[in-house]
Amino acid sequence: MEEVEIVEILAVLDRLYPQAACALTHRNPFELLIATILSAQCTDLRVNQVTRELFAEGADPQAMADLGLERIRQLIRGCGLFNNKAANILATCQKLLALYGGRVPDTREALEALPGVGRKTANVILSNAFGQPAIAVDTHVFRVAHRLGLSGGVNPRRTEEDLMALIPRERWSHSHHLFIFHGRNLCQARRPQCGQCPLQAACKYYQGSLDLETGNHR
DNA sequence: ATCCCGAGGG
DNA sequence: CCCTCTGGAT
Repeated sequence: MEEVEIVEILAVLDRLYPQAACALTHRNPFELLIATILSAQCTDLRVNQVTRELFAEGADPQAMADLGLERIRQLIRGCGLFNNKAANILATCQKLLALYGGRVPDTREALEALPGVGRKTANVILSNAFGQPAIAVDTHVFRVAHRLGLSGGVNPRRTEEDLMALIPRERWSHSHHLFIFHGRNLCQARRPQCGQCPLQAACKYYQGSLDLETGNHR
């Protein structure tokens, strides 16, 4: 089996998930920040809906902070983990106002110091809103990259480095979304749909699941 | 049962 | 490293 080039893999995913190209459009840093905080344990469809409703009442950090904890909690109730997220969103808005004039900072240090913002969310903002060198690795990106043999699968931090070394920089923020969609639609954790996956020829996981005796898959 | 774009705390 | 936090969808 000859090695499949990363650009070829990305091209296949591009064709498979054209929606990923739209995932980056028309979002200011603040909206992207809040939507990303909301995204944990919650479908993107719901995140988009909840974000719309939240921003209808509080479109900037000041207006959102003015809503107060209870109102924010109500508005984002459709998302999972809303109790934590509501407190984090309020505290983050207050911190943006107190320290950064209501603007989203563009350094990793400042971003990760915001309540509810960890490395993954900071990477999304950095690469997606500010065009800075970062690849956000969540559970989907981690798993898909590991299965495709693009990363050793040691830890997310290592996967960031491996992917940045492999993928042309102009595609970093976009490939993040491609892996997300793939991880959700076909390359799921427990029941990957390998039979429908167009990346079989490139996939170490698929090839590893081949029983060499029989040629069948386990 | 398992999944959904994590983070913070012990 | 482990645990918890949410509830709806499939």
